[in-house]
Amino acid sequence: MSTGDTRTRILDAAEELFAAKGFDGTSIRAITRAADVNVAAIHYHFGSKEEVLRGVTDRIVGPLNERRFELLEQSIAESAPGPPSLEAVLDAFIRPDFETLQELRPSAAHFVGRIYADQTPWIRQMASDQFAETRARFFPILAAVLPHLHIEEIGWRMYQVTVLIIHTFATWPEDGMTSTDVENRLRGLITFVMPAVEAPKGVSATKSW
Amino acid sequence: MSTGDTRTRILDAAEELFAAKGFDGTSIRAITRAADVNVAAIHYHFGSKEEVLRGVTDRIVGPLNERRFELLEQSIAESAPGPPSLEAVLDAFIRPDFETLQELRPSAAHFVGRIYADQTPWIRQMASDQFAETRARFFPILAAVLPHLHIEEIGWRMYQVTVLIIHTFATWPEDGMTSTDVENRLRGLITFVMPAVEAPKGVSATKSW
DNA sequence: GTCTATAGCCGGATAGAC
DNA sequence: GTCTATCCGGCTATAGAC
Repeated sequence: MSTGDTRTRILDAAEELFAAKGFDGTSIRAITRAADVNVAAIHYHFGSKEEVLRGVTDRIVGPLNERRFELLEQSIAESAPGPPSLEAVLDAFIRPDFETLQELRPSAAHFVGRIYADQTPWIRQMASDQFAETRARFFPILAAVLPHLHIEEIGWRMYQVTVLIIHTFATWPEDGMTSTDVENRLRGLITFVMPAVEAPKGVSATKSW
Repeated sequence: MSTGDTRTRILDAAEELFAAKGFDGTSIRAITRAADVNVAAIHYHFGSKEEVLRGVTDRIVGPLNERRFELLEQSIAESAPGPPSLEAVLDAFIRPDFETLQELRPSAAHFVGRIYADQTPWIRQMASDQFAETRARFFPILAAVLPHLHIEEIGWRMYQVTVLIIHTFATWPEDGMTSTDVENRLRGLITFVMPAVEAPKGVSATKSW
């Protein structure tokens, strides 16, 4: 690994190592070896190991959220004046993850799968913050599409959906996937998840995010 | 922490630390401090950090699997001569986790949630091995209950279910739960998951476990 | 911005006395 | 079975030259 400027080389190497071994399993020195830089370079550009992780996630999540909102607006516009179907909303929710992560490196997918499943408080906090806008945009529309459910129940169910999305990336194939493979996984997940999300109200769930 | 024999004290301390900080985030020395033993004691009783993890999981998974098979046999017997309902099978599949982990320490629940979500190959292997018998016992019955689905599809869907179960434990409250809370969580999860598992055949899924 | 050198600590593992 | 002492390597972080 020795393409691009130092900062980018560090991010590339860190993404791959965090994806493969997690945050605790990755040492700064392992990153320096993979990126072919020295220890001081990392502290110069990022300040600490935590900030390297933030750097990697920011680089991935930004474009991903943009795409998500784009697809949501699109599905709202296409169904106007009525509300979009649940399937269209779920598609707008899930598809950007699959598409964006396919276009990026496979390590980006693994990274998302591993880091967003991490239960370390400050990492959870970072993930939750990055997700705030997605919640704010999707939940009102979901409430309209699922009038038989309380908003808390919708929140809990969508949280389960994200758990499955994230786990999908944790087990993403090393060598990436073809477009049709990705489409099949996406369709498979939506088929599975849609009847669960729209199931009749049952016992009340618990706080989620 | 200083009750019980040395071996048990080590397991108790390790369970709590692995639950809170994961395998990589926990050092042998942290375990020795929490268990009030010395480094050599851990190497004498277990040989290595990996073996300590195995010790902790074995202590939890054994009783859990027994209880699972017990409930499955029971639901088969109760519905005889016909096959049990999907709900009964799912209940037998999921309930033992909730019940057993409630009876044990809260740290046991967190431990399961954290370690079984770990993607490190040898840990995945250990988890998969421990799960083999459950697969072997439940899948034939599920195939009878869900005749419209291929066995691979059933396997994939049940894998998604286990992902949600494990994640439930990863976010288990620190201070345990009352029996009714546990029952509500259990019912909530089954309500959510049942329509997904029995959904009509869609696009074919991918290899799971 | 990039490097070398080093401080200062903590890690897993083992030897050998009791 | 339990303990102390110790090996040896890796770690994060920083100082200071260029």
